[in-house]
Amino acid sequence: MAFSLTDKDKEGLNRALKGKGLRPTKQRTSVYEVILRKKDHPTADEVLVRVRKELPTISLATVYNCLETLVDCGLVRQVNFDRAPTRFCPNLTPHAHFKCSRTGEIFDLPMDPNTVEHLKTILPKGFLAENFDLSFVGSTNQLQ
Amino acid sequence: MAFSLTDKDKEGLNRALKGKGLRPTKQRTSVYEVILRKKDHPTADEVLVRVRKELPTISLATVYNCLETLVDCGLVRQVNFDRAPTRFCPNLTPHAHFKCSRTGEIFDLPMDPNTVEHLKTILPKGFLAENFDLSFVGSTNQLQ
DNA sequence: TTTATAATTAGAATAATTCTATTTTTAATT
DNA sequence: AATTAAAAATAGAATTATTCTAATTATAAA
Repeated sequence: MAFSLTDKDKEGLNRALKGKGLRPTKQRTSVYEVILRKKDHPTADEVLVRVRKELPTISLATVYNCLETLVDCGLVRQVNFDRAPTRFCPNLTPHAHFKCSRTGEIFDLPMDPNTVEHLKTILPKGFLAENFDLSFVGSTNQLQ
Repeated sequence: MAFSLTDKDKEGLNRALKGKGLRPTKQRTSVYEVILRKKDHPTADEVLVRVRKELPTISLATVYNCLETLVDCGLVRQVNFDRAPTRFCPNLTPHAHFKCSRTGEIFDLPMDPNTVEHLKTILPKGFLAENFDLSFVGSTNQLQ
């Protein structure tokens, strides 16, 4: 339980933090660990609950700070559906999100490079996209 | 100034409201008029300011209520970029949104049916999308 | 080991939105 | 036209996710 980041992930985190002149604290490491361990798009509140199993005194403000840091480092992505609480996602490959309106569950939908390219064709001349966000809401039968 | 809905738009609004058993009040009409008049994705606050030129005593709660009603009737769409205040858009044709990170301006990007179809190919078996949302953040040179 | 800086913390503040309770309006019916 | 029941509008309080503030603690460099 204590510490489940692989050496590779731990090194990736430390390198990313160092690259921004930031320190690898136990809070940041633990938040990153939680996000990587269970790939279910938790909210900041849910991250707090999980991290407290490891660091019982960590505060919600720190969880927000750590998540923001991880997002700034490009290690974690934010997922927003309308005005529901922001969720966090460690999947850095190109993908969309699908929210089941029945269960609330959020799924990652991989996107191949071809589809990503096709998307960019809707950008007019002079529009340069830094990032995009594609999300679906609907229902699903299939257990994933 | 007084009343700028075309007969067609007015009729569309009244029909949509009637279809849901709702009344065509002057507040609803005025909010719809404001949304249609200037196609710039205003927030609820901005709608309030504009509607008050016509109905000086309308409250923010009513603006929220009216906007929600219009969204439920399918006459207006919500636009969210991360956790910024929700914006409202009367463009019902398939399109994406582009937010200029320099100016904050939001542009509609039309999507042809072909692109929409292509998007749906990323849905796995058993996933039925009721709607989707595609948004870009980036920068633009071009004056639109 | 000192020291400067960065990070964490608790709790207050903020801001968009929703809720509640009351008043007003609407439209159907007498 | 007057009555009435339901719907809508209103003011302001409540909610909630998030950010801010000020104080404490931890880190890493010198």
